[in-house]
Amino acid sequence: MGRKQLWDQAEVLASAMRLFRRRGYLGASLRDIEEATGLHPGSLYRVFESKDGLFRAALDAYNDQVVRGRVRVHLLEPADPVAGIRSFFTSAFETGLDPDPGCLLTNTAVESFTVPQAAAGVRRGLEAIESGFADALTRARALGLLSADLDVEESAARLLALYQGLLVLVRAGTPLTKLHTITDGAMASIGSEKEGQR
Amino acid sequence: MGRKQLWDQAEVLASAMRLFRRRGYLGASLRDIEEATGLHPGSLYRVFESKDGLFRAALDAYNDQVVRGRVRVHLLEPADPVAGIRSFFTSAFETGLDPDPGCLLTNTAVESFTVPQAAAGVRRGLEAIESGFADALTRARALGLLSADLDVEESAARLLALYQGLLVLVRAGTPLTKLHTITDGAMASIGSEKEGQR
DNA sequence: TCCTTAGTTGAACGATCGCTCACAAAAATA
DNA sequence: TATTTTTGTGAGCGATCGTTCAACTAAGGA
Repeated sequence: MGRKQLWDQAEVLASAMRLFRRRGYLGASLRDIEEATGLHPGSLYRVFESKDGLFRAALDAYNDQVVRGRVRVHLLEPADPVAGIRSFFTSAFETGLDPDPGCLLTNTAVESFTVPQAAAGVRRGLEAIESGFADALTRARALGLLSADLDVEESAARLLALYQGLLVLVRAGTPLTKLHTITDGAMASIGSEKEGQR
Repeated sequence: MGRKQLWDQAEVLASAMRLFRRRGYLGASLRDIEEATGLHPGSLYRVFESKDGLFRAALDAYNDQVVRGRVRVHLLEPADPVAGIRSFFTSAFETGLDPDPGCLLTNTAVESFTVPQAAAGVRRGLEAIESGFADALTRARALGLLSADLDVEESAARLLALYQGLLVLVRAGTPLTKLHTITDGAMASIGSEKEGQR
């Protein structure tokens, strides 16, 4: 009974993700959101209750789709986990002519003092990345690609920090060559020989 | 001739730094700034012209005093550059009961799409840190504390990324033990044996 | 002492913020 | 068809935003 919802919630959340990633929570006004999603405030508020509710929904969707998707494709599934870790890094900054690089998770972590309701979602996303690293490292070790006495837990934590740092540098406009240098160093630091992998 | 300025510019900039570090540029309203600095808008605008002008002045002061000060104390001056690198990291998160941890540089880098005037200052600060790492690494290599074939440029870039990543994780509320784990891993990754250094 | 100059004060401006709600439009039910 | 229920629309609300400025205060020079 009643009228059908004319818009797709996943599409709207995808638009909101992009907007929030570019401008941050405080930097994205409701007028911006209306323009990005094509919705009027009434519809937005009926479903998401508030700007904050929309943001939390967008962050959850980002975790479920973007973050976990990238973790799966680069860290869990590849037959060569070492190459997967590398591509997890490079795909974060080799975004072509993307006008708003960076990661909603990283940006929100930094903004989370002004948007405390988002802290839990941030933590969940970071954990997903870290355990993805741990999985890839464990598999790489089992395959003999990395040293048998590699400390997986420590290395996963360090790769997470390095990944977040890369996303900060991306936002600061660091040139691609330097980001590649950092990636190469990161791979070497877990004991990958990376000959001819580029 | 005329009246004397009743307030100290350095003190006001220090208050502004703290406020901007905690809340970000967009999250700090002029009413907040008035309360934090004790100044009325007329005085603020006479000297700094705009909120943006105050922010740029605060970021410059942060670079000149906080960032370069930390670089000097931990990276340039210590007789043991390896221990200095370690303390540069740990002092970033062992801030006691500081209610607003993190780094204005990191936070501004992330926010720099909504505050583009700050991008230049961010870049300058990041460069100061990176060249500080390079200096410490070069000295450590010369002292025989690190391997002679350590790639200083690459390691400095990677330490910068790791440092920025740590400051993201600090903001996300990561427990101290994990931050220490990451620091230990970072030291090991440049070839430090770090026996009994805590 | 009076005038000029520099600095302080805080009320108030227009713009924009997040948000509400009365109304219209479409689908399901009677 | 008439009624009920859900969804869409957008004007406009009070609050707060960054900013301005006229009145006021203190210091130096004549």
